[in-house]
Amino acid sequence: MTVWDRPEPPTRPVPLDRERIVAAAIALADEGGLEAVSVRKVAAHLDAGPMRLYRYISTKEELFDLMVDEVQAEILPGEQPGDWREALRILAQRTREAALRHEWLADLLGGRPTLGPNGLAVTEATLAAFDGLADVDTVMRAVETVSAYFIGAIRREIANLRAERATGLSKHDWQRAHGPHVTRMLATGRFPALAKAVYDGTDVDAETSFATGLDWVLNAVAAKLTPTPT
Amino acid sequence: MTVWDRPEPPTRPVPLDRERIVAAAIALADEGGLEAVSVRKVAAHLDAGPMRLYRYISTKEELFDLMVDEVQAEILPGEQPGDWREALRILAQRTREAALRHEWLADLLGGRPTLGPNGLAVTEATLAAFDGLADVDTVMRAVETVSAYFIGAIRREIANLRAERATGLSKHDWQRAHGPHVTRMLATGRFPALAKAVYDGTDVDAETSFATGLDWVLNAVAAKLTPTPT
DNA sequence: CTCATGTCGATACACTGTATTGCTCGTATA
DNA sequence: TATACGAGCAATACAGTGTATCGACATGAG
Repeated sequence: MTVWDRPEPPTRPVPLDRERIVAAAIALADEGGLEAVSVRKVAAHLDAGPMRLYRYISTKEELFDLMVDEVQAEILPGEQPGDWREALRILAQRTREAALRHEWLADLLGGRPTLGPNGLAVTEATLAAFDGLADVDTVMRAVETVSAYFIGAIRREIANLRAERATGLSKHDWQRAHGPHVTRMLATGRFPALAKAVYDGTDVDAETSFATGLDWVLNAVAAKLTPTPT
Repeated sequence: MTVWDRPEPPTRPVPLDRERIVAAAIALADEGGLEAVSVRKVAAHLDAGPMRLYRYISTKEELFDLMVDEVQAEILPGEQPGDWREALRILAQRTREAALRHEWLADLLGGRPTLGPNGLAVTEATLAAFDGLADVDTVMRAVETVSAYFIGAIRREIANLRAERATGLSKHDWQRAHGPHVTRMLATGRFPALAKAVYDGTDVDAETSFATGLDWVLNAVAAKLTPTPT
C-alpha cells in the first residue's frame, strides 16, 4: 500500500465563526441586494455545507440582524465632538453613507430593534451627545425624533435611487424617468399641487435634501433643549 | 342518458380583477404578515389557479405596490382643514393608524416610490396643504421632512410592537421584555447614557411619543414657512 | 484502545415565484 | 349551421428557498 494508493486524509472543514459568515453575507448583499443572500450561497462562499451555518445562527433573520450590527460599527465615529448638534449630524450622515455603501441597509433600517453591541453603542453615542442638556425624557424624544427622520429619509433616498436605476439610469428627469404613467396622471389635472412641484421645483441633489431636512429637525430639537425663557 | 348521469357543465372560473386580488392579499397579510402572502395562497382564496394572477400583475412586487396603494386610500382624509399644521398632523396620524391596522404596511412604507393613484392623491393632499405658504422648493423640503419623520417613526413603533409581542406580551418592561441580554449589556457599564435612559426614563405610550416628535417637526417646518422677519 | 460527544454533510420536505405548454371554450366568420 | 380562431386558463415544470432530521465520523477523554 504505497502513498499513491492511499487517498489523502479528509480535509478538515475550514474554520468558521460568525464574523466570517456575516462578512460573506454582506459581500453577497452588497452586490445583488438582500435577496441575493441565501443560506446556501453564503455557505458556498465559505466552502461549507448550508446546515453548518445553523450552528452560528438559528434563523436567517438573525443573520440579517448580525449584518446590520456589523454595519453599525462603520457608523460609530471615533471621537465625539462636544457640540451635540454636530454629533447628531455626524451620526446621521454616517448612517446615510453606510446605507449608500450597503444599499440593503435601507431595507432593514428601522425594521427591528437594534440590540447588538454596535447597535447599542450607536444608541449610547446618540444619547451621550445630549448628556446634561435636558432631562432624560426630553432626550429620549429628541433621539427618537432625529433617528425617525433620518431613517425615513434614507429609505426614501435609496428607494428613489433604485427606481431611477430601474428606469434606465435617467438622471433627474422625474417625469420621463418614471415613464409616461406619471406624466399622464399629472396631465389629468387632478394633482395640481403635485404637477406644480414637479414642473416648477428645482432639482436638488439627495445629499442637500437630506442635510436640509436634518437641519430643520435639529432646529426643532434645539428649541426644546433650551426652551425660550419667558 | 338522464340528467343524473350527466355531470354538471364545468363551472366557469370565478371572475377576477385586481381589486379582488388585492383584497385577498391584504386579508392574508393582515393576519400573518407579508410573508403569509404567496401567489398560491392568494389564488387559492379566490378559487383560482396561481398562474391566473399573472394576467393582472406581472410580478409579486407589483402586488405589494397595489396593496400599498389600496391602503393609501384609507389615509386620504375627506375634507382638508384650512390649517396646514392640522392637515399635516391628520395625514401623519392616519398613516400611523393605517399601519396599526395593517402592520405589514410598516415593512413597505418608504420602500418604493408610491406612484399609484391613491399614493399620488396622498402626495397631492400633502402638497396642497402648503399651497401659497411658501415657494415650491421650501414646500418640497417640508413635505419630505415631515413624511421622512413619520415613516421612520411608524417603522420603529411597529418594530417595537412586534418585539414586545415576540417576547411574550410583556407590556412596557423594556429590560425584562428583551430578556437578559440587554440587562447584561447595561450592567457592563459600557452604556451609561443608555442605562440611565432605560432606568430613569418615563414610559410613554407610542401614540404620544409619535405625536410629540411630529409636533417638533411641524414646529421646525413652521419656522421655515414664516421666516422671522429681521 | 475504546467509548462518548459534539459537529458536520447528506438527505428530505414543504414551499416559493414564475416560464412554458397545450387545452378549452366563447365568439366571429363563412 | 359549421368552422376557424384566439384569448384565457390550468397543468406542469423548474430552479431555488429555509430549515428539520439523521447517520457517520473525527476528536478528545478515560
